[in-house]
Formats: sequence, structure tokens, C-alpha cells
Amino acid sequence: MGKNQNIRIKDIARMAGVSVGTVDRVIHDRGNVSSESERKVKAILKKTNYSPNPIAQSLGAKKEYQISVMLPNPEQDEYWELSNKGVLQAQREWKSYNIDININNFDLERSESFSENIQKLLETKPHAVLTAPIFFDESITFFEKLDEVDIPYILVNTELNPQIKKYNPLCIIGQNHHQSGRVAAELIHISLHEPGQLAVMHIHENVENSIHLKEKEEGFRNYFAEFGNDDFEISTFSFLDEKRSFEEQIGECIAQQDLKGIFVPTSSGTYLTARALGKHHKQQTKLVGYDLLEENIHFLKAGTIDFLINQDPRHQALQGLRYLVNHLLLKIPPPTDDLLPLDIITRQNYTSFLNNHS
Amino acid sequence: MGKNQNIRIKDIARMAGVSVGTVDRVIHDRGNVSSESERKVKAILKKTNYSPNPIAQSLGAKKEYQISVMLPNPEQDEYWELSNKGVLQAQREWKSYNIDININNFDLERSESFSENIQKLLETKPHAVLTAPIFFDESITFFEKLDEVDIPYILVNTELNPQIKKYNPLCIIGQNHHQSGRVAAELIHISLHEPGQLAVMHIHENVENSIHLKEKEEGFRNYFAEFGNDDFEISTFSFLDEKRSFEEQIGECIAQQDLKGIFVPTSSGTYLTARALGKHHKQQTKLVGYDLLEENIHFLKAGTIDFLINQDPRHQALQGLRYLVNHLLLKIPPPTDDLLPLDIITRQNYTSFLNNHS
DNA sequence: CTGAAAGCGCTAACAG
DNA sequence: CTGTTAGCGCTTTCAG
Repeated sequence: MGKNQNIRIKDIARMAGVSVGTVDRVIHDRGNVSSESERKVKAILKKTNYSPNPIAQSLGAKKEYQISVMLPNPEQDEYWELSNKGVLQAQREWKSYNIDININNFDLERSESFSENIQKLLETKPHAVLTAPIFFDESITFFEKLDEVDIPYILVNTELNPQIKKYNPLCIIGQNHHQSGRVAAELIHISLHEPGQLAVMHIHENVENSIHLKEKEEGFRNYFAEFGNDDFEISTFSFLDEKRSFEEQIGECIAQQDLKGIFVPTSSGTYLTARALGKHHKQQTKLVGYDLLEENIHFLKAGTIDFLINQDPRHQALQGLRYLVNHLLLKIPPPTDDLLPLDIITRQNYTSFLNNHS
Repeated sequence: MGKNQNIRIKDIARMAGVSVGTVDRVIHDRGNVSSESERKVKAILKKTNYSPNPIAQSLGAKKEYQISVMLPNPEQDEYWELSNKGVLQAQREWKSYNIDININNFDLERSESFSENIQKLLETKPHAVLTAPIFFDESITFFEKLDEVDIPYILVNTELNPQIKKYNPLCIIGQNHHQSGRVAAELIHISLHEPGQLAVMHIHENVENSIHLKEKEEGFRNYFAEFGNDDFEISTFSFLDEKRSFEEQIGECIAQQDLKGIFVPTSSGTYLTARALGKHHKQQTKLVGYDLLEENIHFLKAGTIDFLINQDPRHQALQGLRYLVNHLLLKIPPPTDDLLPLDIITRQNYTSFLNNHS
């Protein structure tokens, strides 16, 4: 048990017969130390199992840190509004620590907007970055540049995948999408009392996002495939931005098919589907979607939505920023990835998720 | 946006025309300040929206804090072992902050053990206490004494109820038990495809604990009562410590009844029931219980247990200690109570809850 | 290459 | 009642 609470830099300086300045130099590899001194200091360091007092460390280093957040415009999508709430909370949380979190928003509909913003962001030379790789190709350019100038970055809403492995994010925060799809399947399976048609609805999604969505769908199908029977037949429907409103398109689809269960792998798609089910009086169709958006909660309460899987974007952002701060301020390394729990939300437990948990 | 990053105590001293000492005194209500000075300082404090730099604060206050934890012996029950893990994590987390968390364990089976321990604990005069009111009557004595000597305390595994309102815990951490019972009912209801007998099993519980359990049962029954039909009839069974093992008793009960669904409101009761169901080949009976104990997970995977509701004892302890530390170190007041989310655990999502989340 | 010394913002002991 | 001052442990000049 390290009683090393009490060894100070001063102590090890004395033990090594040098000054605190020298000790600090070897600790931080700042050079300008004779190999002799270095050897001695390092020996004592090892022997005493010294670990610096992070509090004093960050007080002493009166440095200001800039963290840049690059996320979609919260006004375009309630999911990102929740995410933004996490950022705002982090801003408050670290206000007095000389951490400046500045927010850059890009347009969810225009990938160019993302590219434009990374230019501006990089010019400000932040000490760390939090982002979500919505537009994957553009994000890759971003990663390359960040890696190049050695700015640490953390990704939210992401899962470790082979493409990302080529780059060096400090940490990746998200959920296991495949497993998430399996949870959705399980929930439909549990609540469905008779065989029938199922559907996966892809609504309004930039193709770039499709990595997640495909994985969710795969998990969903995979779950049912394991049973090897054909009680359930699964179709996939994709609705793209057209002249006709999504609601109209979805409504038509729902009217034509006799669906027993629907899985919508996106948060905003969820309430769009619920609306359509409502309009066509098909509320009894089992519907599983994502996230505690206002309208999703409404339809959950009403019974149109049966389950929501919570991706907790607010927590993801907050957690990402905490990792970044700990990294900058206290040199505490975050995990390489953080897979959040797959919360199942129902009519009976949703309120317990609505309190602002830290 | 507060550019108050940079207002130091020194600044507000200058602005108020007093010394830093005085400012510090009014900030911490240490008295010995003329009402005139106090007024001025408070005005500036308000105007500048001053908030102290917690880092400097904890460096400056070279005070050592003692926090005493009083929880059941973790070796007696895996639930409390999880709880203990939270305590250990907190110990690590605040190691370098001069916070000394010492653990007192009492015997779950002997209420006298609790009483004995509170004596010893009080003699050490800790700065704060974390406990769980397992033995309610004995706990009340404890609360009274803590209130008397003004030691702040936080309760875990508890819900705000009229009896506790007479005392002054700093915060109460737990779940809404009534709602928890309703979640259990909902889960059974969703997964049950035909009417039938249901049961609530009370296993091996000290009567003192029964407040929670009664509330869970009430929520459970209440859910079904709202439907007003009699598709489901609910019986209550209680198993007390006797010559015969619980397993035997439960087994007998299960064999005699034709139960479609069972709700067990305790974590250890859950696997005991699952064992009995296994032995009597009644795995198809829907079983809802509590918590990610090793054996519960085993039976969940095997399909004997259908759902677990996660009470996250580890998180409760950790959170309670964080509140305490923030209270002591930074004077940040915790909420008066913190109701945690009612996590639903299934075969498909349990792994996502097993990672050690902070 | 090295040591001395001045802070970082706050707390607390000590004269007055 | 009030101001002054010496730290907390570490970083970072700045002479030498």
C-alpha cells in the first residue's frame, strides 16, 4: 500500500541529492539533466514508487486548456441536442479549472459544412478535440490531421471498427451496435405472441451513418436467425429524402404490409414511424426504437412505442470530455474504448431515466 | 458567461476593501466578521458570481478527512460485495486527496453486531458516514446520534419515507421501490402469453428489510390491479429460516402451484428460486428478480431467469461517497435524494452492464 | 547542466 | 474583528 501519499518531489530531491528542479526535469523528460543525475533520480523514483500529486500539479501548471467540440447542430436533431446538454454540463463542470470548451457545430445535412469547420477548428490549435464521425470520409481527413499535429481526440457515437483502427483516437465512446440490434430483436421476440412479418426501417439517414445502422440490423437479423425457424420473416425498408414526406412514405408502407413488429435503428426515425402507426391505427404493432426524445417518450407513454434503447448521448459527450480533461490536467489515460450499457426503456421505467444524472 | 475564471479571493478582497482572510471567513461562515464587512463581501461575491477554485481549495486545506462506511459484511452476500467494490473504487479515487475512507462491516444476521459497530465508529469521530439502514430500529439510534453530533451521513439502498424524514441524512440514494415492482410486473405481463397464476416470493428476509419489499410487492400488484381483469391471480409466499433449506421449501411450493410467473424482490432470493425452478423443470415459468449476482447471471444466460432489475449497489456506494467528498472538500451540497434508473437486464444486454463503469 | 525562488488560489494560524 | 503570512506540492523562470 503506497504510503507514498506523503513523498513529495522535495523528498525525492533530497534523497537523490539534487534539487527539485532537476527532479521535475527528469520526471517530465525536459532534458538538460546529466545522465548521472538522471540515473540517481530515476532510481529513487522507482524505489519510492513516487506518484505526483495531481492536484498540486494542475495548480502549479497555471496553463489554460482549449478543448474543441465538433458535433452536429443541436437544433437540427433532438438527439444532438441531448448530446449538446452533456457538453454544456462539462463546460460548467470544468469552468474553474481553466478549461475552455468551445463548441463547433456543423450542418447534419451538408458534409461540406463539416469540412469547412475542421479547417477553422484546426487553426485555433486546440489542446484536445471531441467529435462524432458522422460523415465518415470527411472525418478520416480530420483524424489524419489530428494525428499529424498530435492533438488528442475522442470519438462519441462510435464503435471501434477496422477503419478507425488506422487512426489514433484517445478513446472511442459508444455502444455495441450489433448487440444493440440483438436487444431490439429480443424485445420484439419476447413481446410477440404470434408469428408474423417483421420490418427494419431505415429512415432519412445519410449513407455515411449506415455503418452503425447496418450493424444494428445485422444484430437484429442475427438474433432471429439463430432460432432457425421461420416464424418471423424480416424485411428491410429504406426511406430516402424525396418529394413526399417520410410520414407519407412510411404510412404507405405500413398500410400495405401486415407487420407484427418494427425495428427502427435511429432515434428520429422512431417517432416518425410511431406517427405513421398512429395515423393508420396500427398501434398494436410492436415498435422498438432508440432514445428518450420528447416525442418518443410521448409515444412510449401512449403505447405506440413498446421499447426504446437508450444511447444516452448526453452521457457520451460528458464522459468524453471528462476523459479529455483528466488526460490533459492529470495525465490520467482513458480506456481505449468505452462501451456503454444498453438501457432498455419501457413505460414503467422511463421516468427513472429522466432525472439529470451526473 | 462568467469570465470569473480569473477572479480570485484576492480580487474580491480588494473590491470589498477587506483582506483575503475576511473574505475566506465569510465564504466559510467562520464568524468573527463585522456585519458591515460581511455585507460588502457578500455583495461582491454575488455580483461577481464568484466560485472558488476547488483545486486550490483542496491543496490549501491540508486537512485530512475521515469517512466511515458502515455496511454489511461483503462476504455474507454478493450484493454487498458489489457494494463494497464501489467503496474500494472510491478509496482509490480519492487516495491523493487526503480522504481516508475506512470500512466497518457488520453481520447481516445479527442486529447486535450493527449496534456494537456504531459505538466503535462514533468513537473515531469521522467527518462523514455512509451507511445502509438494514436494521431499521438500530439505524434510527444511529441517525439520532449522528444528527446530535452533526456528522453528515448518506444512506444507500434506501428510499425517502416518512420514518426517515424525522432525521437529517445529507442524501438518500436508492430506487423507487414501488415503481420497481411495477417494472417487474410489466416485464412479466409483456412476456406472458396466457393468463395464469403469479407469485411474489419473499425469501429469507429480516423483517426490518420488509419496508422495501412490501413496496416492491405493492407496485407489482398495483400494476396488475390497474387492468381490473382477473387474467392474473397473485399469491404471496414467505419463506423463513427454518430447519429445512430454502431451496427445499421453495421447491415444494413451486411443485404444488402452477405458476406462470414469479417475482422475487431480493437479489439472493432470485437465484434460490431459479435453482428450485431448475430442479423441478419449470424453467418456462417467467422469473423476474434483482441484480447482477454471479449466479443470477448464470440463470439468466440459461434462460431460467427472464429479467433482472439492476439496483447497482456498486454505483450507489460510489455515488454516495462522491457526494460526501464533494460536500467535505468543496462544500458542494448533494441532492436530498437520488433515485437511480431502473435498469432492465436481459440475456442480450447483460454483458453491456458488466464492464466496470465509473 | 543545476539550484534557488516565485508563484498557482486557497486555508488557517497568529498577532494585533 | 481583521490583516498578514506561511504553507499545500508542483511548475517554471532565471541566474549562474
